[in-house]
Amino acid sequence: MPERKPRADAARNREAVLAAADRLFAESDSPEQVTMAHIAAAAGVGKGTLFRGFGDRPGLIRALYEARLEPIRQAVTDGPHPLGPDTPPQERVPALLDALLCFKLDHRHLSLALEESGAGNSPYRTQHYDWWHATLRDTLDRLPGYTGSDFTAHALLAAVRADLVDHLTGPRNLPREHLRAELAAFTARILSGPS
Amino acid sequence: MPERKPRADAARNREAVLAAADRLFAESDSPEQVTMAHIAAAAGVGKGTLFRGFGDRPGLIRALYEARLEPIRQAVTDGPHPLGPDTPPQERVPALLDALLCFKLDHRHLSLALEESGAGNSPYRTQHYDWWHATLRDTLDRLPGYTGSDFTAHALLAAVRADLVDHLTGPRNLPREHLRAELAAFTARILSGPS
DNA sequence: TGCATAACCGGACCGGCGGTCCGTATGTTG
DNA sequence: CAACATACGGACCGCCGGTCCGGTTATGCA
Repeated sequence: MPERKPRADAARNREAVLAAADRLFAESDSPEQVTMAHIAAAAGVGKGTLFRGFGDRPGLIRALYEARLEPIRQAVTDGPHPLGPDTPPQERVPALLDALLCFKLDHRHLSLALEESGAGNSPYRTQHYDWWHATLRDTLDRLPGYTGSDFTAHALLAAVRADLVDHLTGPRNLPREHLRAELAAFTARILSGPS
Repeated sequence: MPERKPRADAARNREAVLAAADRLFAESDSPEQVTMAHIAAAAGVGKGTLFRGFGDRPGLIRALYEARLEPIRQAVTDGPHPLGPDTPPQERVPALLDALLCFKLDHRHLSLALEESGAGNSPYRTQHYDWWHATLRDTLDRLPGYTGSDFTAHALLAAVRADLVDHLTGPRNLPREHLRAELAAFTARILSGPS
Protein backbone atom coordinates (compact mmCIF):
# COMPACT_ATOMS: atom_id res chain seq x y z
CA MET A 1 0.00 0.00 0.00
CA PRO A 2 2.83 2.43 0.55
CA GLU A 3 4.20 1.81 -2.98
CA ARG A 4 2.36 3.36 -5.87
CA LYS A 5 3.65 2.90 -9.37
CA PRO A 6 4.90 6.27 -10.65
CA ARG A 7 3.71 7.61 -13.94
CA ALA A 8 5.74 6.68 -16.98
CA ASP A 9 6.65 10.23 -17.98
CA ALA A 10 7.81 10.92 -14.43
CA ALA A 11 10.28 8.08 -14.60
CA ARG A 12 11.51 9.23 -18.01
CA ASN A 13 11.96 12.76 -16.80
CA ARG A 14 13.85 11.58 -13.78
CA GLU A 15 16.38 9.82 -15.95
CA ALA A 16 16.61 12.79 -18.29
CA VAL A 17 17.37 15.06 -15.37
CA LEU A 18 20.06 12.79 -14.01
CA ALA A 19 21.68 12.45 -17.43
CA ALA A 20 21.59 16.20 -18.02
CA ALA A 21 23.03 16.95 -14.61
CA ASP A 22 25.79 14.43 -15.10
CA ARG A 23 26.76 16.00 -18.40
CA LEU A 24 26.63 19.56 -17.09
CA PHE A 25 28.77 18.75 -14.06
CA ALA A 26 31.31 16.98 -16.22
CA GLU A 27 31.55 19.93 -18.60
CA SER A 28 31.52 22.74 -16.08
CA ASP A 29 34.62 24.31 -14.64
CA SER A 30 33.13 24.56 -11.19
CA PRO A 31 30.12 22.76 -9.71
CA GLU A 32 28.51 26.02 -8.62
CA GLN A 33 28.15 27.10 -12.19
CA VAL A 34 25.62 24.32 -12.67
CA THR A 35 22.39 25.86 -11.50
CA MET A 36 19.07 24.13 -11.07
CA ALA A 37 17.65 26.23 -13.90
CA HIS A 38 20.44 25.05 -16.19
CA ILE A 39 19.82 21.43 -15.38
CA ALA A 40 16.10 21.85 -15.94
CA ALA A 41 16.66 23.52 -19.29
CA ALA A 42 19.21 20.92 -20.40
CA ALA A 43 16.79 18.15 -19.50
CA GLY A 44 13.92 19.87 -21.30
CA VAL A 45 11.95 20.09 -18.10
CA GLY A 46 10.58 22.75 -15.78
CA LYS A 47 12.23 23.70 -12.52
CA GLY A 48 9.25 22.46 -10.56
CA THR A 49 9.89 18.94 -11.81
CA LEU A 50 13.41 19.02 -10.43
CA PHE A 51 12.35 20.08 -6.98
CA ARG A 52 9.39 17.72 -6.83
CA GLY A 53 11.55 14.79 -7.83
CA PHE A 54 14.60 15.47 -5.70
CA GLY A 55 13.60 17.87 -2.97
CA ASP A 56 16.41 20.36 -3.31
CA ARG A 57 19.79 20.83 -4.92
CA PRO A 58 21.74 18.66 -2.49
CA GLY A 59 19.10 16.00 -2.92
CA LEU A 60 19.55 15.97 -6.66
CA ILE A 61 23.32 15.78 -6.35
CA ARG A 62 23.07 13.00 -3.82
CA ALA A 63 20.72 11.01 -6.02
CA LEU A 64 23.05 11.36 -8.99
CA TYR A 65 26.11 10.49 -6.95
CA GLU A 66 24.57 7.42 -5.45
CA ALA A 67 23.30 6.24 -8.81
CA ARG A 68 26.78 6.47 -10.30
CA LEU A 69 28.34 4.85 -7.27
CA GLU A 70 25.97 1.92 -7.27
CA PRO A 71 28.22 -0.45 -9.29
CA ILE A 72 31.06 0.01 -6.83
CA ARG A 73 28.72 -0.44 -3.93
CA GLN A 74 27.59 -3.72 -5.44
CA ALA A 75 31.15 -4.84 -5.99
CA VAL A 76 31.94 -4.12 -2.36
CA THR A 77 28.93 -5.70 -0.72
CA ASP A 78 28.95 -8.94 -2.66
CA GLY A 79 31.50 -8.87 -5.41
CA PRO A 80 34.65 -10.81 -6.10
CA HIS A 81 38.21 -10.21 -4.97
CA PRO A 82 39.64 -7.65 -4.23
CA LEU A 83 36.67 -5.44 -3.31
CA GLY A 84 34.29 -8.10 -2.04
CA PRO A 85 33.78 -9.09 1.58
CA ASP A 86 35.85 -12.26 1.26
CA THR A 87 39.08 -10.41 0.73
CA PRO A 88 41.48 -10.41 3.69
CA PRO A 89 41.64 -7.00 5.39
CA GLN A 90 45.25 -6.21 4.47
CA GLU A 91 44.27 -6.33 0.82
CA ARG A 92 40.75 -5.05 1.07
CA VAL A 93 41.43 -1.77 2.80
CA PRO A 94 43.77 -0.48 0.10
CA ALA A 95 41.44 -1.81 -2.57
CA LEU A 96 38.47 0.06 -1.12
CA LEU A 97 40.36 3.31 -0.92
CA ASP A 98 41.78 2.91 -4.39
CA ALA A 99 38.32 2.29 -5.80
CA LEU A 100 36.98 5.36 -4.07
CA LEU A 101 39.90 7.46 -5.26
CA CYS A 102 39.43 6.33 -8.85
CA PHE A 103 35.74 7.07 -8.65
CA LYS A 104 36.44 10.59 -7.49
CA LEU A 105 38.98 11.06 -10.24
CA ASP A 106 36.44 9.89 -12.81
CA HIS A 107 33.62 12.02 -11.39
CA ARG A 108 35.60 14.96 -10.19
CA HIS A 109 33.06 17.74 -10.41
CA LEU A 110 30.19 15.64 -9.23
CA SER A 111 32.16 14.62 -6.16
CA LEU A 112 33.16 18.21 -5.55
CA ALA A 113 29.54 19.25 -5.74
CA LEU A 114 28.53 16.57 -3.30
CA GLU A 115 31.12 17.46 -0.71
CA GLU A 116 30.37 21.16 -0.79
CA SER A 117 29.31 21.80 2.74
CA GLY A 118 26.26 23.93 2.62
CA ALA A 119 24.16 24.85 5.64
CA GLY A 120 23.31 21.79 7.70
CA ASN A 121 24.31 19.25 5.09
CA SER A 122 27.93 18.44 5.75
CA PRO A 123 29.41 15.66 3.65
CA TYR A 124 29.40 13.57 6.79
CA ARG A 125 25.67 13.46 7.21
CA THR A 126 25.04 11.43 4.11
CA GLN A 127 23.95 7.86 3.91
CA HIS A 128 26.80 6.78 1.67
CA TYR A 129 29.47 8.26 3.92
CA ASP A 130 28.12 6.26 6.82
CA TRP A 131 28.22 3.21 4.62
CA TRP A 132 31.82 3.75 3.53
CA HIS A 133 32.86 4.45 7.08
CA ALA A 134 31.14 1.39 8.49
CA THR A 135 32.56 -0.85 5.77
CA LEU A 136 36.07 0.44 6.28
CA ARG A 137 35.85 0.27 10.06
CA ASP A 138 34.54 -3.26 10.05
CA THR A 139 37.27 -4.33 7.69
CA LEU A 140 39.92 -2.74 9.90
CA ASP A 141 38.41 -4.49 12.89
CA ARG A 142 39.14 -7.81 11.26
CA LEU A 143 42.82 -7.10 11.62
CA PRO A 144 43.88 -8.95 14.76
CA GLY A 145 44.41 -6.62 17.69
CA TYR A 146 43.76 -3.45 15.72
CA THR A 147 42.50 -0.48 17.77
CA GLY A 148 41.17 2.91 16.88
CA SER A 149 39.47 1.65 13.77
CA ASP A 150 36.68 4.20 13.98
CA PHE A 151 38.87 7.28 13.80
CA THR A 152 41.26 5.62 11.40
CA ALA A 153 38.43 4.97 8.99
CA HIS A 154 37.45 8.64 9.12
CA ALA A 155 41.04 9.73 8.57
CA LEU A 156 41.56 7.41 5.62
CA LEU A 157 38.38 8.63 3.98
CA ALA A 158 39.49 12.20 4.59
CA ALA A 159 42.64 11.47 2.60
CA VAL A 160 40.52 10.99 -0.52
CA ARG A 161 38.27 14.02 -0.10
CA ALA A 162 37.23 15.35 -3.46
CA ASP A 163 38.74 18.78 -3.06
CA LEU A 164 42.08 17.36 -1.96
CA VAL A 165 42.13 14.99 -4.90
CA ASP A 166 41.22 17.86 -7.15
CA HIS A 167 43.93 20.04 -5.71
CA LEU A 168 46.63 17.41 -6.12
CA THR A 169 45.78 16.36 -9.64
CA GLY A 170 44.85 19.83 -10.80
CA PRO A 171 47.36 22.66 -10.40
CA ARG A 172 50.16 20.40 -9.29
CA ASN A 173 49.44 18.09 -12.17
CA LEU A 174 50.22 14.96 -10.25
CA PRO A 175 49.47 12.04 -12.57
CA ARG A 176 46.70 9.69 -11.63
CA GLU A 177 48.96 6.70 -11.10
CA HIS A 178 51.30 8.69 -8.86
CA LEU A 179 48.46 9.67 -6.61
CA ARG A 180 47.21 6.11 -6.44
CA ALA A 181 50.69 4.97 -5.48
CA GLU A 182 51.00 7.62 -2.79
CA LEU A 183 47.66 6.64 -1.33
CA ALA A 184 48.62 2.98 -1.39
CA ALA A 185 51.88 3.72 0.41
CA PHE A 186 50.07 5.80 3.00
CA THR A 187 47.52 3.08 3.57
CA ALA A 188 50.22 0.47 3.91
CA ARG A 189 51.88 2.53 6.60
CA ILE A 190 48.61 2.64 8.51
CA LEU A 191 48.06 -1.08 8.26
CA SER A 192 51.54 -2.13 9.28
CA GLY A 193 51.93 0.25 12.21
CA PRO A 194 51.60 -0.69 15.88
CA SER A 195 48.12 -1.66 16.80
CA MET B 1 56.16 55.18 -1.29
CA PRO B 2 54.17 51.94 -1.55
CA GLU B 3 52.96 52.26 2.04
CA ARG B 4 50.45 54.94 2.88
CA LYS B 5 49.25 55.25 6.40
CA PRO B 6 45.55 54.34 6.47
CA ARG B 7 43.12 56.72 8.01
CA ALA B 8 42.45 56.24 11.69
CA ASP B 9 38.73 55.55 11.33
CA ALA B 10 39.44 52.96 8.64
CA ALA B 11 41.68 51.02 11.00
CA ARG B 12 39.11 51.25 13.77
CA ASN B 13 36.37 50.05 11.48
CA ARG B 14 38.49 47.14 10.33
CA GLU B 15 38.90 45.95 13.89
CA ALA B 16 35.22 46.48 14.60
CA VAL B 17 34.31 44.35 11.62
CA LEU B 18 36.63 41.53 12.63
CA ALA B 19 35.32 41.58 16.19
CA ALA B 20 31.71 41.57 15.04
CA ALA B 21 32.29 38.75 12.58
CA ASP B 22 34.06 36.70 15.23
CA ARG B 23 31.14 37.10 17.60
CA LEU B 24 28.52 36.34 14.97
CA PHE B 25 30.27 33.20 13.79
CA ALA B 26 30.68 32.00 17.34
CA GLU B 27 26.99 32.51 18.09
CA SER B 28 25.53 31.22 14.85
CA ASP B 29 24.40 27.67 14.33
CA SER B 30 25.79 27.51 10.83
CA PRO B 31 28.36 29.78 9.17
CA GLU B 32 26.05 30.45 6.23
CA GLN B 33 23.60 32.19 8.48
CA VAL B 34 26.17 34.93 8.99
CA THR B 35 25.62 37.22 6.03
CA MET B 36 27.74 40.16 5.05
CA ALA B 37 24.83 42.46 5.83
CA HIS B 38 24.61 41.02 9.35
CA ILE B 39 28.29 41.57 9.95
CA ALA B 40 28.09 45.12 8.67
CA ALA B 41 25.09 45.88 10.89
CA ALA B 42 26.71 44.30 13.95
CA ALA B 43 29.84 46.34 13.39
CA GLY B 44 27.86 49.53 12.90
CA VAL B 45 29.20 49.93 9.41
CA GLY B 46 27.93 49.93 5.82
CA LYS B 47 28.29 46.99 3.51
CA GLY B 48 30.54 48.95 1.21
CA THR B 49 33.12 49.22 3.97
CA LEU B 50 33.24 45.44 4.30
CA PHE B 51 33.86 44.85 0.64
CA ARG B 52 36.36 47.65 0.28
CA GLY B 53 38.34 46.41 3.23
CA PHE B 54 38.29 42.69 2.54
CA GLY B 55 37.40 42.22 -1.11
CA ASP B 56 34.71 39.62 -0.69
CA ARG B 57 33.25 37.20 1.80
CA PRO B 58 36.01 34.61 1.60
CA GLY B 59 38.52 37.43 1.97
CA LEU B 60 36.91 38.59 5.17
CA ILE B 61 36.81 35.09 6.59
CA ARG B 62 40.40 34.48 5.64
CA ALA B 63 41.52 37.72 7.26
CA LEU B 64 39.70 36.85 10.46
CA TYR B 65 41.01 33.29 10.49
CA GLU B 66 44.58 34.32 9.95
CA ALA B 67 44.36 36.99 12.60
CA ARG B 68 43.15 34.48 15.18
CA LEU B 69 45.71 31.92 14.08
CA GLU B 70 48.62 34.32 14.34
CA PRO B 71 49.65 33.34 17.90
CA ILE B 72 49.96 29.70 16.92
CA ARG B 73 51.86 30.62 13.81
CA GLN B 74 54.29 32.57 15.94
CA ALA B 75 54.69 29.69 18.35
CA VAL B 76 55.47 27.37 15.47
CA THR B 77 57.92 29.53 13.56
CA ASP B 78 60.02 30.63 16.51
CA GLY B 79 58.51 29.49 19.75
CA PRO B 80 59.64 27.12 22.46
CA HIS B 81 59.15 23.37 22.80
CA PRO B 82 57.01 21.55 21.71
CA LEU B 83 55.73 23.63 18.77
CA GLY B 84 58.90 25.47 17.89
CA PRO B 85 61.39 24.46 15.21
CA ASP B 86 63.88 23.01 17.68
CA THR B 87 61.61 20.17 18.67
CA PRO B 88 62.59 16.75 17.31
CA PRO B 89 60.23 15.60 14.56
CA GLN B 90 58.74 12.66 16.48
CA GLU B 91 57.42 15.09 19.04
CA ARG B 92 56.76 18.06 16.81
CA VAL B 93 54.44 16.42 14.30
CA PRO B 94 51.88 15.36 16.91
CA ALA B 95 52.23 18.71 18.64
CA LEU B 96 51.49 20.60 15.43
CA LEU B 97 48.41 18.51 14.68
CA ASP B 98 47.16 18.76 18.23
CA ALA B 99 47.54 22.53 18.18
CA LEU B 100 45.63 22.73 14.92
CA LEU B 101 42.92 20.43 16.22
CA CYS B 102 42.47 22.46 19.36
CA PHE B 103 42.31 25.64 17.34
CA LYS B 104 39.54 24.21 15.20
CA LEU B 105 37.68 23.06 18.28
CA ASP B 106 37.95 26.54 19.77
CA HIS B 107 36.92 28.30 16.56
CA ARG B 108 34.57 25.75 15.16
CA HIS B 109 32.25 27.88 13.10
CA LEU B 110 34.95 30.15 11.84
CA SER B 111 36.94 27.16 10.63
CA LEU B 112 33.87 25.68 9.03
CA ALA B 113 33.24 28.94 7.22
CA LEU B 114 36.80 29.04 5.99
CA GLU B 115 36.81 25.54 4.62
CA GLU B 116 33.54 25.92 2.79
CA SER B 117 34.56 25.33 -0.76
CA GLY B 118 32.90 27.93 -2.89
CA ALA B 119 33.58 28.43 -6.58
CA GLY B 120 37.30 28.60 -7.28
CA ASN B 121 38.40 29.04 -3.68
CA SER B 122 38.99 25.59 -2.32
CA PRO B 123 40.43 25.39 1.18
CA TYR B 124 43.63 24.22 -0.45
CA ARG B 125 44.32 27.41 -2.30
CA THR B 126 44.92 29.47 0.77
CA GLN B 127 48.18 30.87 1.98
CA HIS B 128 47.89 29.34 5.44
CA TYR B 129 47.21 25.85 4.13
CA ASP B 130 50.38 26.00 2.08
CA TRP B 131 52.20 27.13 5.18
CA TRP B 132 50.87 24.30 7.35
CA HIS B 133 51.61 21.78 4.65
CA ALA B 134 55.14 22.99 4.08
CA THR B 135 55.85 23.06 7.80
CA LEU B 136 54.52 19.58 8.33
CA ARG B 137 56.26 18.18 5.27
CA ASP B 138 59.60 19.67 6.23
CA THR B 139 59.27 18.32 9.73
CA LEU B 140 58.47 14.85 8.40
CA ASP B 141 61.46 15.09 6.10
CA ARG B 142 63.69 15.43 9.13
CA LEU B 143 62.79 11.89 10.09
CA PRO B 144 65.67 9.75 8.83
CA GLY B 145 64.74 7.83 5.69
CA TYR B 146 61.13 8.98 5.64
CA THR B 147 59.45 8.99 2.22
CA GLY B 148 56.16 10.26 0.91
CA SER B 149 56.19 13.23 3.24
CA ASP B 150 54.30 15.42 0.80
CA PHE B 151 51.20 13.26 0.57
CA THR B 152 51.42 12.27 4.21
CA ALA B 153 51.30 15.92 5.21
CA HIS B 154 48.15 16.42 3.14
CA ALA B 155 46.55 13.31 4.62
CA LEU B 156 47.34 14.31 8.19
CA LEU B 157 45.90 17.76 7.65
CA ALA B 158 42.81 16.19 6.11
CA ALA B 159 42.28 14.27 9.34
CA VAL B 160 41.65 17.56 11.16
CA ARG B 161 39.35 19.13 8.58
CA ALA B 162 36.86 21.39 10.28
CA ASP B 163 33.77 19.55 9.13
CA LEU B 164 35.13 16.20 10.26
CA VAL B 165 36.04 17.62 13.64
CA ASP B 166 32.60 19.16 13.84
CA HIS B 167 30.95 15.91 12.91
CA LEU B 168 32.85 13.88 15.48
CA THR B 169 32.40 16.24 18.40
CA GLY B 170 28.90 17.26 17.48
CA PRO B 171 26.23 14.60 17.02
CA ARG B 172 28.41 11.79 18.26
CA ASN B 173 29.36 13.88 21.25
CA LEU B 174 32.91 12.63 21.35
CA PRO B 175 34.66 14.53 24.15
CA ARG B 176 37.49 16.83 23.22
CA GLU B 177 40.16 14.83 25.01
CA HIS B 178 39.04 11.60 23.35
CA LEU B 179 39.40 13.10 19.93
CA ARG B 180 42.83 14.47 20.78
CA ALA B 181 43.87 11.03 21.96
CA GLU B 182 42.57 9.37 18.80
CA LEU B 183 44.44 11.83 16.65
CA ALA B 184 47.61 11.32 18.67
CA ALA B 185 47.34 7.55 18.26
CA PHE B 186 46.75 7.88 14.56
CA THR B 187 49.72 10.18 14.18
CA ALA B 188 51.92 7.84 16.14
CA ARG B 189 51.01 5.03 13.81
CA ILE B 190 52.06 7.13 10.85
CA LEU B 191 55.38 8.05 12.41
CA SER B 192 56.34 4.58 13.50
CA GLY B 193 55.39 2.77 10.32
CA PRO B 194 57.78 1.58 7.64
CA SER B 195 59.51 4.38 5.84
C1' DT C 1 43.76 77.68 12.65
C1' DG C 2 41.25 77.12 8.59
C1' DC C 3 40.93 75.36 4.00
C1' DA C 4 41.35 72.14 0.02
C1' DT C 5 41.53 67.62 -1.08
C1' DA C 6 41.62 62.93 -1.15
C1' DA C 7 40.17 59.12 1.21
C1' DC C 8 36.44 56.83 3.15
C1' DC C 9 31.59 55.89 4.41
C1' DG C 10 27.09 53.66 3.77
C1' DG C 11 22.90 52.13 2.03
C1' DA C 12 20.13 52.01 -2.26
C1' DC C 13 20.56 49.14 -5.96
C1' DC C 14 21.50 45.03 -9.13
C1' DG C 15 21.73 40.26 -11.07
C1' DG C 16 21.15 35.72 -10.08
C1' DC C 17 20.20 31.86 -7.25
C1' DG C 18 17.39 28.25 -4.71
C1' DG C 19 12.87 27.24 -3.86
C1' DT C 20 7.44 27.73 -4.18
C1' DC C 21 2.87 27.67 -6.31
C1' DC C 22 -0.98 26.87 -9.02
C1' DG C 23 -3.40 26.77 -13.51
C1' DT C 24 -2.80 23.50 -17.17
C1' DA C 25 -1.76 19.28 -19.68
C1' DT C 26 -1.36 14.40 -19.76
C1' DG C 27 -1.04 9.63 -18.45
C1' DT C 28 -4.12 6.14 -16.12
C1' DT C 29 -8.07 3.45 -14.86
C1' DG C 30 -12.78 1.43 -15.06
C1' DC D 1 -14.29 7.25 -23.69
C1' DA D 2 -14.83 9.73 -19.65
C1' DA D 3 -13.34 11.34 -15.31
C1' DC D 4 -9.86 11.51 -12.14
C1' DA D 5 -5.35 11.75 -10.21
C1' DT D 6 -0.90 13.01 -11.01
C1' DA D 7 2.78 15.48 -12.88
C1' DC D 8 4.24 19.52 -15.53
C1' DG D 9 6.47 24.12 -16.02
C1' DG D 10 7.48 28.76 -15.74
C1' DA D 11 6.13 33.07 -13.41
C1' DC D 12 7.06 34.51 -9.00
C1' DC D 13 9.33 35.31 -4.29
C1' DG D 14 12.89 36.36 -0.80
C1' DC D 15 17.56 36.57 -0.02
C1' DC D 16 22.36 37.12 -0.70
C1' DG D 17 26.86 38.65 -2.44
C1' DG D 18 28.66 42.42 -4.65
C1' DT D 19 28.62 47.38 -6.89
C1' DC D 20 28.28 52.37 -7.05
C1' DC D 21 28.17 57.02 -6.17
C1' DG D 22 26.64 61.22 -3.52
C1' DG D 23 27.70 62.74 0.94
C1' DT D 24 30.99 62.99 4.91
C1' DT D 25 35.20 63.29 7.48
C1' DA D 26 40.03 62.87 8.54
C1' DT D 27 44.41 64.80 7.13
C1' DG D 28 48.25 67.75 5.22
C1' DC D 29 49.54 72.33 4.09
C1' DA D 30 49.64 77.22 4.46
